[in-house]
Amino acid sequence: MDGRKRRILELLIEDYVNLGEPVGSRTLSRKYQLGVSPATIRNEMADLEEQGYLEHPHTSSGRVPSDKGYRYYVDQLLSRPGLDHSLIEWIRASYRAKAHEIAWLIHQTARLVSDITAYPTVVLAPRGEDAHLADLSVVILAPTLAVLVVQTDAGYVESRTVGVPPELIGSDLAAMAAEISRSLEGVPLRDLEGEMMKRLRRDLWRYQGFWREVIQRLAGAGEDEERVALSGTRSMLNYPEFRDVERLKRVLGFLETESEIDRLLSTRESGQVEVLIGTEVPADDIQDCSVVTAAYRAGGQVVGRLLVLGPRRMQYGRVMAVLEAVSEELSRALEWA
Amino acid sequence: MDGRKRRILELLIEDYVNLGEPVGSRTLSRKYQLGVSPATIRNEMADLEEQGYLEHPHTSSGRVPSDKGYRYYVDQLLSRPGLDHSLIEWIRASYRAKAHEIAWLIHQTARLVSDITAYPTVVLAPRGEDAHLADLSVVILAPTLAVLVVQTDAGYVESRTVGVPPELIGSDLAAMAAEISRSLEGVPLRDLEGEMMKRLRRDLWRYQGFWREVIQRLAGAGEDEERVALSGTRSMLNYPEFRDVERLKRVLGFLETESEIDRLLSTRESGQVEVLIGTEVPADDIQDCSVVTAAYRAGGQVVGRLLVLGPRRMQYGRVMAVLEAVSEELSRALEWA
DNA sequence: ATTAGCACTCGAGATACACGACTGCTAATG
DNA sequence: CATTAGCAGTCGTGTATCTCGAGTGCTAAT
Repeated sequence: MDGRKRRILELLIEDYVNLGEPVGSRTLSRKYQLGVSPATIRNEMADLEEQGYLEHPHTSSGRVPSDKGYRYYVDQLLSRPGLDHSLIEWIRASYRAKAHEIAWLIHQTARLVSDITAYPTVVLAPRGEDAHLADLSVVILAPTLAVLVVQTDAGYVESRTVGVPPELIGSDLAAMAAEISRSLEGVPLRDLEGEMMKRLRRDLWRYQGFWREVIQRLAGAGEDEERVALSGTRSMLNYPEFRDVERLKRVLGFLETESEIDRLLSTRESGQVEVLIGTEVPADDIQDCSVVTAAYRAGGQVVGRLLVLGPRRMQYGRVMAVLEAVSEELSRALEWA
Repeated sequence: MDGRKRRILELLIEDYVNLGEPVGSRTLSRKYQLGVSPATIRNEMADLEEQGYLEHPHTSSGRVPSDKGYRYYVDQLLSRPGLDHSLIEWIRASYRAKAHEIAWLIHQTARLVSDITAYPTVVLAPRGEDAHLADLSVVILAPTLAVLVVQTDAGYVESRTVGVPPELIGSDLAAMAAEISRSLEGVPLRDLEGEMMKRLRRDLWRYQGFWREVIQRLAGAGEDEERVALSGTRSMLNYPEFRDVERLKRVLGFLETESEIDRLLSTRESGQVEVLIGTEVPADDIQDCSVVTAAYRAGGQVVGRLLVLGPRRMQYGRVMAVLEAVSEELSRALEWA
């Protein structure tokens, strides 16, 4: 693979990514100053095809990059573009002073990334149960209504409103919460329910029904909690590869299925930005797409990932740069624990 | 409009709603026991067309209901089907013990309705600023981190995490919040910022910068708050009328544009379930669709609306019944203030 | 008032054809 | 020996034409 071949592959991929139509030798020589004739380019392209970097939709059309071609491009040729300064500022600003609950943070992140990249984006939230209890407080709003606030060491806060059952009205919920908070600090949310029964002082036992329910809900055990946020599906309609309604349905079905997303993302080990191209994607429904994923952290640990999906012909460099910046900011937003 | 015409119109609409293809006289007489020949039906259909209830896509095809035809059907012929008991139970269960924040309630409602009806659904949240402050509390989680909880008379609770600025660390935020809460009770959130400056005791003034920001965020003035929740857009792909990608884009664009939704919904005065068919819809982008909307209440007042969008050929009866049930449950869920 | 019969209309799908983009190959060139 | 010009060959796309069939509207008979 000499310099000229690399140059041709690079130009061809970039042209195809931008315009979406198979690229011929003539186009290439006309548009870019390569200093050689179309015939030479044809020869090079034939070589590149033989080596598996290019494909031929049919005899009389231009070439299209193969998965292998894209892979080579991403690994060897890609110049990671620096992001616009105003863009970075936008990303930062989106996280500034927005220490919402985790669910909103996830949501906003999905929206931010899909807005910037114009590709559909999924963000997978941390497993709440992996975090450890840091603090539990109660705010009593009315005799029958309270808000419970839990903080974890994973750097986020959840709150839930709860109705106060008749037998507890007027009792000192705040003190009980403080008591529970003290004695269960550091326990993983997952084990909270079990530990509570063991460690709790006797005099709280008669309220165990209430507290148990509270804790179940705080731990997000309620199956109503969504662990994935999806945004930007509409942008798919802009790409000719999704003109086919059946394909659209398949891909959308994948993106909306939490278990599929979970399976795909939770097997990625690396904390780096990763790219999966076409058949490299371990999910049948989207083998004709590419995905770029990145991890985000809380307390030094990888706690969740985000994913951008696009046609194989996607703007790898830009998406990678955006994901890198966003995952960093998101991690930082989760850091102030 | 005699009985037989009504019967024919009814059957034709129902057949068309179910199958989506123009209905001919032969089909009608074959499928349903009308006791007359296709020729008779043809004559009746010609009359119905002349009166504007039916349309003819082209000479040699069956008939299709016109907007006027659907309107007559909805107003005069529709038998509102009772909902399945299990379905009602599902709806109730969705709201039971889920006194989340308003944003989640909206979200869940959109999801619930789109799941049940298989049409895309939008829910418009109450204007936070119209509500009056009922209570403001603080939970201090760490020296630099607090959660503020606000309750309004409109029956819901919002909480926000805030970083505590250095100069306030260690001060009695809870007492200040209680003070603010006492003196500003009953003030509309919209005016909170202004009123705060007037009514606050002098010794809180030096922290006004902080509290002002807090109040701005609680009032939802932060433009990051989404007032609409959209769910179920994927179901559009199942209807042949949305096979056309351009049309899909147009409709989706409408549904995702908050200002459009706001304009459409906020002009509906009635608290009843309302149906708008085709050109009756006051929005150019979706004149070839129908919408069904309903209001929901909090504290006796209409505070928001929900909207189901579908092809003109939609299951009006069922959607109306679902919206009625859901809006009632949602109102009830907002009632525990 | 209803119905049978029939000529007519018009869209959908199939077939055929011309056009053009691009290739691969061969032979000429510096 | 790499490069290039020239040209025949391939194949998808767009256009025109045709057939088929569902469904109508009209007329005349019941």
